[in-house]
Amino acid sequence: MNYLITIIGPTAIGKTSLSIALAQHFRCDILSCDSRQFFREMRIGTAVPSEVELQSAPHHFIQNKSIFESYTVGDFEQEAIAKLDSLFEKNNIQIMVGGSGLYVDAVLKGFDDFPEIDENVRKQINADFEQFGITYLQQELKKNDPDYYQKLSLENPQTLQNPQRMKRFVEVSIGSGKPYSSFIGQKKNSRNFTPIVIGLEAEREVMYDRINQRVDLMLQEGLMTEAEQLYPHKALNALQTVGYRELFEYFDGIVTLDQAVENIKMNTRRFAKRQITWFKRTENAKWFDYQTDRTAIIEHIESQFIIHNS
RNA sequence: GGUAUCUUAGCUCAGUUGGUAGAGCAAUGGACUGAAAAUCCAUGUGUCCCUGGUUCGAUUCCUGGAGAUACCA
Repeated sequence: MNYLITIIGPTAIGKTSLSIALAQHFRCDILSCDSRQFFREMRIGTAVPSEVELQSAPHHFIQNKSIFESYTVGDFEQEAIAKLDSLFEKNNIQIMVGGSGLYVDAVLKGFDDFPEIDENVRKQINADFEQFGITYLQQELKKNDPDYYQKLSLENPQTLQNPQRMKRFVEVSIGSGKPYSSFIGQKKNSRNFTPIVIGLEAEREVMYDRINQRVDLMLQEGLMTEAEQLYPHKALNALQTVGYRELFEYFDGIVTLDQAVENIKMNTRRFAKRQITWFKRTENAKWFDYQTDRTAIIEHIESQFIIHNS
């Protein structure tokens, strides 16, 4: 039986140090599941583990991509599963840490297969959206995937207002010639491991203190310089990221530096809140206070091994 | 010390010709299957500074007090 110890929780709560402690204890590797730490150009603003931390345990999917590559959750799912397969050959216990809920789900649950969509389809949809607005997307979905449109308007009408989600539905439906919803629930995902999910949590106030401190630390470490170097590429998808966008606004002269820093803290808080909302739904997660002694967490993990082995 | 103005949501402020109040931001809750650190949706009870008075009724008018700001000494 293979086990994937999965550590989840909001940003700045201490996932990295817990993952390293566990990796040392179980003598295994760490698979990062963080949609921004992939990018080697973004080191300070994404709080990648330090040199010392990286040397304390083998890490994967950290700084292994460039912001100039296009990289999606689907790509990550495939690469992560392939990596896990080879890691499990050495050790049946492995660790995944991450703050990106969608990416965690991709590994634990898997996504359905969608066909490749021609880039021009997306471009055209974007252009039409710019011109005609959200109603264009709603009409296209209604036309190309009436079932899904109906389902959304009954169960999830807010999604009909969400351009990014709607563009995806429309892009798949038009690009493949089949409704988006026809691809949902097709694949029977099987994983060759049992997840043991550990969540880290803290009081809101404590969390926000830690976030503020981390942002100040990033600035001390040279976030400004890093953002300055990336500024010419600010339109890239990877740079639609808390900590960079706000500084780009400062470089553009839209806000003062103080305002930009406050905005980073505020947007990080909001990000953390969204992470909590997502992770609340994670199945079979065991939640611990961020200060919980590691031995207690290790005990819990080992008790899970026993349950699943009997 | 004197005079004037101000004190309402976490913050900045509006408002009630006397019938216990509402904007922006913040905050909170939620959605989310290839842009996800993205994107989107929803949510406004607060001793209207305190005290006494007038009134059927005061956050609103009047007395006294406290605090803030400005000016004059």
